[in-house]
Amino acid sequence: MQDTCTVYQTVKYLTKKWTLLIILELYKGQGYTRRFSELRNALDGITPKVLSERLRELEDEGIVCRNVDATAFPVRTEYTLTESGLEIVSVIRGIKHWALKWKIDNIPCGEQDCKVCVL
Amino acid sequence: MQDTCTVYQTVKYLTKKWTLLIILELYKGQGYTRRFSELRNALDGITPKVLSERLRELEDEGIVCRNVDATAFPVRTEYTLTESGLEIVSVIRGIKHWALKWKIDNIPCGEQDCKVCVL
DNA sequence: GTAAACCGTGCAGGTGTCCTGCATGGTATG
DNA sequence: CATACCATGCAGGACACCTGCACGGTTTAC
Repeated sequence: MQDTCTVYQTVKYLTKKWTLLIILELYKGQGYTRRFSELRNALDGITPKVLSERLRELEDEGIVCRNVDATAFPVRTEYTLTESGLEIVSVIRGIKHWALKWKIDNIPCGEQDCKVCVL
Repeated sequence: MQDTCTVYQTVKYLTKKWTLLIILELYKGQGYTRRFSELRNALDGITPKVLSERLRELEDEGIVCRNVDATAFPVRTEYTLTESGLEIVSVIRGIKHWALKWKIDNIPCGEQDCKVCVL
Protein backbone atom coordinates (compact mmCIF):
# COMPACT_ATOMS: atom_id res chain seq x y z
CA MET A 1 0.00 0.00 0.00
CA GLN A 2 2.73 2.41 0.96
CA ASP A 3 4.24 2.68 -2.47
CA THR A 4 1.37 2.33 -4.87
CA CYS A 5 -1.57 4.04 -3.18
CA THR A 6 -2.18 7.49 -4.62
CA VAL A 7 -3.91 8.64 -1.48
CA TYR A 8 -0.88 7.76 0.54
CA GLN A 9 1.43 9.35 -1.98
CA THR A 10 -0.57 12.55 -1.97
CA VAL A 11 -0.34 12.86 1.78
CA LYS A 12 3.30 11.99 1.76
CA TYR A 13 3.95 14.48 -0.94
CA LEU A 14 2.49 17.36 1.01
CA THR A 15 4.95 16.81 3.82
CA LYS A 16 7.97 17.65 1.75
CA LYS A 17 9.59 20.84 2.86
CA TRP A 18 8.12 23.96 1.19
CA THR A 19 5.45 22.12 -0.78
CA LEU A 20 2.55 23.34 1.34
CA LEU A 21 3.94 26.84 1.50
CA ILE A 22 4.38 27.04 -2.24
CA ILE A 23 0.81 25.94 -2.82
CA LEU A 24 -0.49 28.47 -0.34
CA GLU A 25 1.65 31.22 -1.79
CA LEU A 26 0.16 30.56 -5.19
CA TYR A 27 -3.27 30.37 -3.64
CA LYS A 28 -2.82 33.75 -2.04
CA GLY A 29 -1.97 35.17 -5.41
CA GLN A 30 -4.94 33.46 -6.99
CA GLY A 31 -6.06 35.30 -10.10
CA TYR A 32 -2.69 36.65 -11.03
CA THR A 33 0.35 34.61 -11.92
CA ARG A 34 3.51 34.41 -9.90
CA ARG A 35 7.00 34.46 -11.25
CA PHE A 36 9.86 32.32 -10.12
CA SER A 37 11.66 35.20 -8.50
CA GLU A 38 8.51 36.44 -6.80
CA LEU A 39 8.06 33.06 -5.22
CA ARG A 40 11.66 32.95 -4.18
CA ASN A 41 11.32 36.29 -2.48
CA ALA A 42 8.04 35.40 -0.85
CA LEU A 43 9.37 32.17 0.60
CA ASP A 44 12.01 33.32 2.98
CA GLY A 45 15.01 31.04 3.00
CA ILE A 46 14.15 28.77 0.10
CA THR A 47 16.98 28.01 -2.29
CA PRO A 48 16.40 28.18 -6.02
CA LYS A 49 17.25 24.54 -6.29
CA VAL A 50 14.52 23.42 -3.95
CA LEU A 51 12.00 25.86 -5.35
CA SER A 52 12.74 24.56 -8.81
CA GLU A 53 12.41 20.96 -7.69
CA ARG A 54 9.13 21.52 -5.92
CA LEU A 55 7.63 23.41 -8.81
CA ARG A 56 8.55 20.59 -11.17
CA GLU A 57 7.00 18.06 -8.88
CA LEU A 58 3.87 20.14 -8.48
CA GLU A 59 3.66 20.45 -12.22
CA ASP A 60 3.99 16.70 -12.58
CA GLU A 61 1.23 16.27 -10.03
CA GLY A 62 -1.00 18.56 -12.07
CA ILE A 63 -1.30 20.98 -9.18
CA VAL A 64 0.64 23.79 -10.73
CA CYS A 65 0.63 25.17 -14.23
CA ARG A 66 3.80 26.59 -15.69
CA ASN A 67 3.84 29.17 -18.42
CA VAL A 68 6.98 30.33 -20.13
CA ASP A 69 6.90 33.53 -22.11
CA ALA A 70 9.98 33.21 -24.24
CA THR A 71 9.25 36.39 -26.16
CA ALA A 72 9.78 38.54 -23.11
CA PHE A 73 13.13 39.69 -21.90
CA PRO A 74 14.36 38.19 -19.80
CA VAL A 75 12.28 35.07 -20.07
CA ARG A 76 9.22 35.28 -17.89
CA THR A 77 8.21 32.06 -16.24
CA GLU A 78 4.89 32.18 -14.52
CA TYR A 79 3.14 29.77 -12.25
CA THR A 80 -0.52 29.32 -11.36
CA LEU A 81 -2.54 26.81 -9.44
CA THR A 82 -4.55 24.51 -11.65
CA GLU A 83 -8.14 23.68 -10.86
CA SER A 84 -6.89 20.61 -9.09
CA GLY A 85 -4.50 22.81 -7.16
CA LEU A 86 -7.31 25.07 -6.04
CA GLU A 87 -9.25 22.08 -4.83
CA ILE A 88 -6.42 20.61 -2.87
CA VAL A 89 -6.48 23.76 -0.81
CA SER A 90 -9.90 22.67 0.41
CA VAL A 91 -8.42 19.39 1.45
CA ILE A 92 -5.73 21.21 3.37
CA ARG A 93 -8.40 23.37 4.93
CA GLY A 94 -10.16 20.20 6.02
CA ILE A 95 -7.06 19.09 7.81
CA LYS A 96 -6.78 22.46 9.45
CA HIS A 97 -10.38 22.34 10.66
CA TRP A 98 -9.78 18.96 12.14
CA ALA A 99 -6.68 20.20 13.95
CA LEU A 100 -8.48 23.31 15.17
CA LYS A 101 -11.30 21.27 16.54
CA TRP A 102 -9.35 18.55 18.24
CA LYS A 103 -6.03 19.87 19.28
CA ILE A 104 -6.21 20.68 22.95
CA ASP A 105 -5.33 24.33 22.94
CA ASN A 106 -7.14 25.06 19.71
CA ILE A 107 -4.04 26.70 18.40
CA PRO A 108 -2.96 24.78 15.33
CA CYS A 109 0.39 26.41 15.14
CA GLY A 110 2.75 27.92 17.64
CA GLU A 111 4.30 30.11 15.03
CA GLN A 112 3.22 33.66 14.48
CA ASP A 113 1.63 34.29 11.12
CA CYS A 114 1.86 30.69 10.02
CA LYS A 115 0.86 30.62 6.40
CA VAL A 116 -1.01 27.39 6.79
CA CYS A 117 -3.06 28.55 9.72
CA VAL A 118 -3.93 31.86 8.15
CA LEU A 119 -5.50 29.81 5.40
CA MET B 1 6.47 26.30 10.12
CA GLN B 2 7.68 22.80 9.50
CA ASP B 3 8.20 21.92 13.13
CA THR B 4 5.56 23.82 15.01
CA CYS B 5 2.51 23.82 12.76
CA THR B 6 -0.03 21.28 13.89
CA VAL B 7 -1.55 21.06 10.46
CA TYR B 8 1.79 20.13 9.03
CA GLN B 9 2.48 17.69 11.83
CA THR B 10 -0.86 15.99 11.29
CA VAL B 11 -0.19 15.44 7.64
CA LYS B 12 3.33 14.30 8.34
CA TYR B 13 2.11 11.96 10.96
CA LEU B 14 -0.27 10.16 8.65
CA THR B 15 2.57 9.22 6.34
CA LYS B 16 4.28 7.02 8.85
CA LYS B 17 4.15 3.40 7.90
CA TRP B 18 1.02 1.60 9.14
CA THR B 19 -0.60 4.66 10.68
CA LEU B 20 -3.29 4.99 8.04
CA LEU B 21 -3.91 1.27 7.97
CA ILE B 22 -4.29 1.09 11.73
CA ILE B 23 -6.80 3.91 11.71
CA LEU B 24 -8.79 2.27 8.95
CA GLU B 25 -8.67 -1.10 10.63
CA LEU B 26 -10.16 0.43 13.74
CA TYR B 27 -12.67 2.29 11.63
CA LYS B 28 -13.76 -0.93 9.99
CA GLY B 29 -14.37 -2.39 13.40
CA GLN B 30 -16.25 0.69 14.51
CA GLY B 31 -18.67 -0.15 17.30
CA TYR B 32 -16.71 -2.97 18.77
CA THR B 33 -13.26 -2.76 20.27
CA ARG B 34 -10.13 -4.33 18.84
CA ARG B 35 -7.48 -6.10 20.78
CA PHE B 36 -3.77 -5.79 20.24
CA SER B 37 -3.47 -9.30 18.86
CA GLU B 38 -6.46 -8.82 16.57
CA LEU B 39 -4.84 -5.79 15.06
CA ARG B 40 -1.56 -7.60 14.69
CA ASN B 41 -3.28 -10.39 12.81
CA ALA B 42 -5.31 -8.04 10.66
CA LEU B 43 -2.28 -6.04 9.60
CA ASP B 44 -0.24 -8.51 7.69
CA GLY B 45 3.45 -8.10 8.28
CA ILE B 46 3.42 -5.57 11.06
CA THR B 47 5.79 -6.24 13.94
CA PRO B 48 4.56 -5.88 17.51
CA LYS B 49 7.13 -3.18 18.06
CA VAL B 50 5.80 -0.94 15.34
CA LEU B 51 2.18 -1.65 16.19
CA SER B 52 2.88 -0.73 19.77
CA GLU B 53 4.67 2.45 18.75
CA ARG B 54 1.91 3.57 16.44
CA LEU B 55 -0.81 2.88 18.94
CA ARG B 56 1.00 4.95 21.53
CA GLU B 57 1.43 7.79 19.12
CA LEU B 58 -2.21 7.60 18.08
CA GLU B 59 -3.20 7.65 21.72
CA ASP B 60 -1.04 10.72 22.29
CA GLU B 61 -2.70 12.36 19.32
CA GLY B 62 -6.09 11.66 20.81
CA ILE B 63 -7.10 9.58 17.83
CA VAL B 64 -7.19 6.26 19.56
CA CYS B 65 -8.52 5.27 22.96
CA ARG B 66 -6.85 2.52 24.88
CA ASN B 67 -8.63 0.44 27.46
CA VAL B 68 -6.89 -2.05 29.65
CA ASP B 69 -8.94 -4.61 31.46
CA ALA B 70 -6.54 -5.79 34.12
CA THR B 71 -9.10 -8.03 35.75
CA ALA B 72 -9.22 -10.32 32.77
CA PHE B 73 -6.71 -13.01 32.16
CA PRO B 74 -4.59 -12.55 30.34
CA VAL B 75 -4.84 -8.79 30.35
CA ARG B 76 -7.18 -7.55 27.65
CA THR B 77 -6.07 -4.38 25.99
CA GLU B 78 -8.64 -2.87 23.70
CA TYR B 79 -8.48 -0.04 21.25
CA THR B 80 -11.15 2.17 19.76
CA LEU B 81 -11.20 5.25 17.61
CA THR B 82 -12.08 8.36 19.54
CA GLU B 83 -14.53 10.90 18.17
CA SER B 84 -11.58 12.77 16.78
CA GLY B 85 -10.39 9.55 15.19
CA LEU B 86 -13.73 9.01 13.51
CA GLU B 87 -13.59 12.51 12.10
CA ILE B 88 -10.10 12.20 10.73
CA VAL B 89 -11.44 9.42 8.55
CA SER B 90 -13.52 12.07 6.81
CA VAL B 91 -10.39 14.06 6.20
CA ILE B 92 -8.73 11.01 4.70
CA ARG B 93 -11.83 10.48 2.60
CA GLY B 94 -11.47 14.03 1.37
CA ILE B 95 -7.98 13.29 0.20
CA LYS B 96 -9.22 10.18 -1.53
CA HIS B 97 -11.93 12.10 -3.34
CA TRP B 98 -9.39 14.61 -4.52
CA ALA B 99 -7.15 11.84 -5.80
CA LEU B 100 -10.06 10.07 -7.48
CA LYS B 101 -11.12 13.21 -9.23
CA TRP B 102 -7.78 14.44 -10.43
CA LYS B 103 -5.51 11.53 -10.94
CA ILE B 104 -5.50 10.72 -14.60
CA ASP B 105 -6.59 7.13 -14.59
CA ASN B 106 -9.08 7.58 -11.77
CA ILE B 107 -7.54 4.67 -10.01
CA PRO B 108 -6.14 5.90 -6.76
CA CYS B 109 -4.22 2.78 -6.05
CA GLY B 110 -2.62 0.11 -8.11
CA GLU B 111 -2.88 -2.41 -5.37
CA GLN B 112 -5.73 -4.86 -5.17
CA ASP B 113 -8.00 -4.39 -2.19
CA CYS B 114 -6.13 -1.36 -0.93
CA LYS B 115 -7.61 -0.59 2.45
CA VAL B 116 -7.44 3.11 1.88
CA CYS B 117 -9.21 3.00 -1.44
CA VAL B 118 -11.95 0.72 -0.19
CA LEU B 119 -12.67 3.44 2.31
C1' DG C 1 31.65 41.48 -26.50
C1' DT C 2 30.55 41.80 -22.14
C1' DA C 3 27.65 42.65 -18.46
C1' DA C 4 23.17 42.17 -16.42
C1' DA C 5 18.75 40.01 -15.38
C1' DC C 6 16.20 36.00 -15.05
C1' DC C 7 15.56 31.01 -14.62
C1' DG C 8 17.09 27.34 -13.35
C1' DT C 9 20.28 22.54 -12.74
C1' DG C 10 24.22 19.40 -10.95
C1' DC C 11 27.00 17.51 -7.67
C1' DA C 12 28.88 16.45 -3.12
C1' DG C 13 27.98 15.73 1.31
C1' DG C 14 25.71 15.41 5.66
C1' DT C 15 21.80 14.55 8.68
C1' DG C 16 18.06 12.47 10.53
C1' DT C 17 14.07 9.79 10.41
C1' DC C 18 12.19 5.62 9.91
C1' DC C 19 12.05 0.56 9.55
C1' DT C 20 13.68 -4.22 10.47
C1' DG C 21 14.85 -8.03 13.23
C1' DC C 22 15.66 -10.07 17.26
C1' DA C 23 15.67 -10.58 22.01
C1' DT C 24 13.63 -9.60 26.33
C1' DG C 25 10.30 -8.57 30.13
C1' DG C 26 6.19 -8.25 32.96
C1' DT C 27 1.89 -10.32 34.75
C1' DA C 28 -1.49 -13.66 36.12
C1' DT C 29 -3.55 -18.02 35.86
C1' DG C 30 -3.86 -23.18 35.68
C1' DC D 1 6.69 -23.30 35.96
C1' DA D 2 4.62 -23.05 31.39
C1' DT D 3 1.53 -20.44 28.72
C1' DA D 4 -0.94 -16.46 26.79
C1' DC D 5 -1.09 -11.82 26.12
C1' DC D 6 0.95 -7.22 25.74
C1' DA D 7 4.31 -5.00 24.80
C1' DT D 8 9.49 -2.60 24.91
C1' DG D 9 14.78 -2.04 23.99
C1' DC D 10 18.63 -2.05 21.31
C1' DA D 11 21.61 -2.41 17.27
C1' DG D 12 22.03 -1.68 12.72
C1' DG D 13 21.05 -0.18 8.22
C1' DA D 14 18.65 2.09 4.43
C1' DC D 15 16.86 5.88 2.34
C1' DA D 16 14.83 10.26 1.65
C1' DC D 17 15.59 14.70 2.22
C1' DC D 18 17.98 19.15 2.73
C1' DT D 19 22.00 22.34 2.31
C1' DG D 20 25.39 24.87 0.04
C1' DC D 21 27.78 26.12 -3.66
C1' DA D 22 28.94 26.51 -8.27
C1' DC D 23 27.72 26.58 -12.83
C1' DG D 24 24.98 27.21 -17.25
C1' DG D 25 21.85 29.02 -20.76
C1' DT D 26 19.33 32.93 -22.91
C1' DT D 27 18.47 37.63 -24.61
C1' DT D 28 18.92 42.50 -24.51
C1' DA D 29 21.37 46.87 -23.54
C1' DC D 30 25.56 49.45 -23.50
